[in-house]
Amino acid sequence: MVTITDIAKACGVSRATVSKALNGAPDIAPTTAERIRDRAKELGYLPNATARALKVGRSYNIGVLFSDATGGGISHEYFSQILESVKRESERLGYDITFIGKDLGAMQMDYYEHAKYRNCDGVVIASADFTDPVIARLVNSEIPTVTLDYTFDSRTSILSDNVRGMEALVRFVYERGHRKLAFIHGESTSVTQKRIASFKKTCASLGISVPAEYIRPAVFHDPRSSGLATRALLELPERPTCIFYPDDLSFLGGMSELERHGISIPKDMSVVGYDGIPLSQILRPRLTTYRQGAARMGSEAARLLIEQIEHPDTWLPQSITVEGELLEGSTVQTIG
Amino acid sequence: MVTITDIAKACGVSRATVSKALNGAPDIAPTTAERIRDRAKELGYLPNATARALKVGRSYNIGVLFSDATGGGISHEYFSQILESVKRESERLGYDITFIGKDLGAMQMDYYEHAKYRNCDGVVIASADFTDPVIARLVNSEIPTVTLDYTFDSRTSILSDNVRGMEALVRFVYERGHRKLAFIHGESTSVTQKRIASFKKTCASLGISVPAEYIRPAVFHDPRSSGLATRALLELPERPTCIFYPDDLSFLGGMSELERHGISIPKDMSVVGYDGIPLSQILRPRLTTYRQGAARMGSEAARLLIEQIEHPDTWLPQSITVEGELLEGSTVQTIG
DNA sequence: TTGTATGCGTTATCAT
DNA sequence: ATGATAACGCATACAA
Repeated sequence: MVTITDIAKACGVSRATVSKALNGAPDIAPTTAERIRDRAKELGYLPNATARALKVGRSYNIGVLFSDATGGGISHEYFSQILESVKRESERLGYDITFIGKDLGAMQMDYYEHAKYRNCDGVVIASADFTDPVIARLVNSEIPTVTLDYTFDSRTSILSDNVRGMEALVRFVYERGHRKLAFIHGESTSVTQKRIASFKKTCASLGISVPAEYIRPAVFHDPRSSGLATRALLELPERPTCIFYPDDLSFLGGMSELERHGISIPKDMSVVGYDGIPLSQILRPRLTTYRQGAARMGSEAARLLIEQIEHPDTWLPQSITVEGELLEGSTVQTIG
Repeated sequence: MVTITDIAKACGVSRATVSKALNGAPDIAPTTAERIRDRAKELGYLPNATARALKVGRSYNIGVLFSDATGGGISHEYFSQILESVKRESERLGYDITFIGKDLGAMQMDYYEHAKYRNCDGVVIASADFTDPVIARLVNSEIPTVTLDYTFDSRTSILSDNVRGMEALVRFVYERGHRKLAFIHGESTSVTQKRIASFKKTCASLGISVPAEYIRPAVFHDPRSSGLATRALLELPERPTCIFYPDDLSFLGGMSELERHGISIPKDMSVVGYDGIPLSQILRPRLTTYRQGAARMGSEAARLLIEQIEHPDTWLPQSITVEGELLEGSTVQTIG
């Protein structure tokens, strides 16, 4: 391994001079600096991030927290897109990313301890159980954090516009004549709460009354539970004309159930999803859904986190809402 | 931040003693060791991975390389499952994982330089363009590596059993009476080569002759290109009775195309996929496909890499083939 | 403009 | 059984 000491020897200067030259310090003669840089390249010098981190107290490494426990692990498209864009933007800004989890080998540590152990300059928190006290410990620590789809007091967060997204979907089906809207929602999270509230509020403002039995619980990304909820809706004396699914993947469960009953989409039943994952636009008929701006959420998260890391003094926490987009698809029939 | 120095002061011993006690060195009095450990916990001491890494030359950090360029980035289920299991197994064994990419911020470095810069103890390489010279540089360096679905000379690799998987599928449809098999394959990679070879070989050994126009190129995970290939197959004077798709997702493109022609699956056309992603079993009819053991591939990759890191002297490179499993589904019709 | 000295937190060697 | 000391590679305050 070639170090600045090797370069110093090779150039007949001190290590300090080499360090300065390599970092573009202003107090080094341009000619020496160039000579040193050339020699460094020749020798195949690579900076040692570990040594630098130890010295300057900054690792240029940010942690990402994707708890799998909530079933929202990285294998779901929404989250893997977020991860992908967090990675891309972080690397663009000179930061690497490391996964933060509970328990590393024999040592048992919580998220905060893990991040601290690795000297993460900050942590992006997505897909976690935000009610877990160990998340709160991390968020309330001195480590800069950005949370996705959940806001902690005086902390930065990136939010998908669940309220407007749901409103857009409700208005869309309303305009096509639907008045009996059923909503299958995900498990109780702040996202679900927002979507339910927005669904009800928009319905109310449009003069639609929603019977309690039209609101049914299911589990995010679990087609089976949405299939069961669909069956329950079909057994009602008065069926809805349009069913809202928790997400695009869950819709597939509903789709099977509808087919089993000989109900065709959208002729006999209209449906809408949520997420706008690529799959939803491959299916025929194309799913009417709301595409969340996952890629932008990831890059904004990385950008804001790094801004906070690099300018802690002028930093003010903020919540950014990333708008999505209604995908019209063709699973909503115009009726009556 | 509390360091071993703080503990040393608090306990009235030297830093060396604290270090030894914390690491369970045998030459420390049990009572002192316990006293030190208790005090460390009290003070909320956390080891500093950076400092340790600098000193011992091991980072307990492994790099993962998921090049997005090949279109096999982390947002595809096969790869995200691999990533997930690499992460899980690595953490179980006490290693963190960091993404390795090209170009970190302003510095431009290749994969080897990046891994070196971060002092990665080893690198798991998946979803990369293995013909890229910078991959070769990394693999041929002193850094331990494990590659997935590609083997370098004298290096460890984890392989999905593409040969047996394809053979199983061909035999399955053969047994159901099919003799006209068309194969839409992915872009030219070693995986594709193996699948094509196995397809042809198995057909030959079963006495099936495959006309050249039954073999069509497409792109992995790209439903559109598989849709086009499907159309081409349908325009042939003599249509196949069963179409093999490059992967489950690509099949969706074929599905749309078949529907557009009023062809019903499996009544009028049988189909098989590859991968066995959860989605394939949600669809109705359930897709006949071959499930790759992605989770096991990831954990084996991590396990072997770490074994290699920790026992470099007794290490022998090896290739492990992870078996998958045929998922019967119901997209293959028994005919004639 | 360059060099000297010091320390970041840890572990390892060698005395004691 | 414990401690003094050096070293890992780097960056910086300060001296020259």
